[in-house]
Amino acid sequence: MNDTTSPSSDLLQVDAPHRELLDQVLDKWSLHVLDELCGRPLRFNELRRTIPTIGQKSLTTTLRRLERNGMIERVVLQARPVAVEYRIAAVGNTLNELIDALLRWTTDNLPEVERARERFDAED
Amino acid sequence: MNDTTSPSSDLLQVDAPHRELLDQVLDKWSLHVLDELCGRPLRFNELRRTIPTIGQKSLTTTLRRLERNGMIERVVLQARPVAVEYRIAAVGNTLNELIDALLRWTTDNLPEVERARERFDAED
DNA sequence: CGGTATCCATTGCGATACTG
DNA sequence: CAGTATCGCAATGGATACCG
Repeated sequence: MNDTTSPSSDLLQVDAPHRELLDQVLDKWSLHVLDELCGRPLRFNELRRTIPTIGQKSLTTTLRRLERNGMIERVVLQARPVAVEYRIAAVGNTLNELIDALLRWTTDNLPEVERARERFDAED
Repeated sequence: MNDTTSPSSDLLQVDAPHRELLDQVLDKWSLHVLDELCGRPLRFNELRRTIPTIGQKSLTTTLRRLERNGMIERVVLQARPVAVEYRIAAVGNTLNELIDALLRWTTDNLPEVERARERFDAED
């Protein structure tokens, strides 16, 4: 009855919302932003400085999407000129250990990956 | 001495290879392909059928990159016409539990994420 | 400060055709 | 079967200018 040849793969089917969620949370910039905000709340331009290569357009897009998914909160502080702070939300914080695990994985396996790349690039 | 305000973030700096590796392994299609191959070896066209929405161009690109990073192995079987099998490699298999953890996370948190989206979309 | 709007170059990706 | 090659459109992403 149980298909042992197939992993949890069905969750990743393209029409499945699981897939969409991972795409919106693990993408290039989101992962980085979440990692920063898990450390402490940051303002818009603080984030820009922390992630120097992100454009403000991409940062805005990323923040809006993370906010929509409930991963972060946008807090308008009373100040002049406008001050906005972004903080990790409860759900977002549950990703913290997963992100750490991913970073640990890269640290542990990067040497072997680099050897693999050299082998591959030297072929034929 | 220790900066408690900053997480493991420095690993994600854009010039850092950790970042590049995650980008090449967690992207849209790679995650899906890895998940499939962690279950069992698959041939090129089997993968296409398992992931119906991927084009063969994207599949080829994804497989080459995963192979270059040592995550999967490309095995040419003796057969006519050509038969090629892709299997998870040792390093790639260390990602298995991480992928499962990510999928479990989506399952656990999707309901709350969807509520957050409704709240966000209803605003203003 | 924290954005939005616009333009433009680059890239991604599907569809199609062809090959060993 | 397992690709490669080419084309063309659509989406991304940077640069710049402007606004509350």
